[in-house]
Amino acid sequence: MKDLTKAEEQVMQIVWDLGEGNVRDVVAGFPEPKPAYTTVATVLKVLEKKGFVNKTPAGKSHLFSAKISKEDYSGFRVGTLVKNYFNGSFSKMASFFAKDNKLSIQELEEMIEIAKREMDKEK
Amino acid sequence: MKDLTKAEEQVMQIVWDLGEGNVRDVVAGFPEPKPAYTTVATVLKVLEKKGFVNKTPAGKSHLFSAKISKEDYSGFRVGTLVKNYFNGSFSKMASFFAKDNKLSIQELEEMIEIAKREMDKEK
DNA sequence: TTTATAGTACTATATTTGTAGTAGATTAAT
DNA sequence: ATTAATCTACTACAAATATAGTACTATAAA
Repeated sequence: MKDLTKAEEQVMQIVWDLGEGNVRDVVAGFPEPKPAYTTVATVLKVLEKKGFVNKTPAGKSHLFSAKISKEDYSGFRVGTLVKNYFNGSFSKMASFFAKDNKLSIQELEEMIEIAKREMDKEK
Repeated sequence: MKDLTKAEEQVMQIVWDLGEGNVRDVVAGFPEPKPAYTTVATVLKVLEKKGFVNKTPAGKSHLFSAKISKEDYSGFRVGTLVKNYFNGSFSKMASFFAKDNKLSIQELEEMIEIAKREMDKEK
């Protein structure tokens, strides 16, 4: 899977939120100052070539939708990060994050729940 | 904190490993095909300007060392990722990662340990 | 003290990314 | 069918990134 550049990532975030939409919709999804219509169109074309979005004809225009889900892409990103910065160990990352960012009790409880559930599954 | 480009990140990884070294040492840290000496020197200069490395005179050359630790940078990266892709929730990321990457029992146990320890601390 | 070696600064160039205009195509309303 | 509006394809250009050469400097050895 390819990496997204900053501009591409911003567009993808909007596409993921939208689910489906044309260029105009994506532009509308930007905060001010919104980029030019054609700029977004260009980025979408790149994303299509990279395999991140689908483009389907719809009336007089096209509809774009995510081909690679946000989940798949984030999984890829987390994986890379864990590999490059935490020696491939997710718990090392968790440990670090816990220390540094002061996770809430609730978050910690959730993590325990998640871990236990997974352990049961693996049995 | 600024983001690192790919080339910069590669150099930083080597600097983090080295602890301290001159340009030649950093070049040596690269796998084949090694980049040109001057290429590495240029990247190091950029990293110095970005505040990622220190440069101290040492004999006839300079020694470079990390100014921003690997831990700090990874924390920053994880934070961004959690914010942009998991709604700011680390447990959401953990949940996702657990599902997808089949963490080992050992990793899961470690996570539980970590979480419990942190919870005690917060009391 | 000349020469060889290693280092840095400055500069250069190719590639990638970011941004957007223009011209032509398509559709919808008159 | 003509016009107005919207859309896309193609092209262009500026900025950032990646890579490296050249010339000058400093040191160490002969």
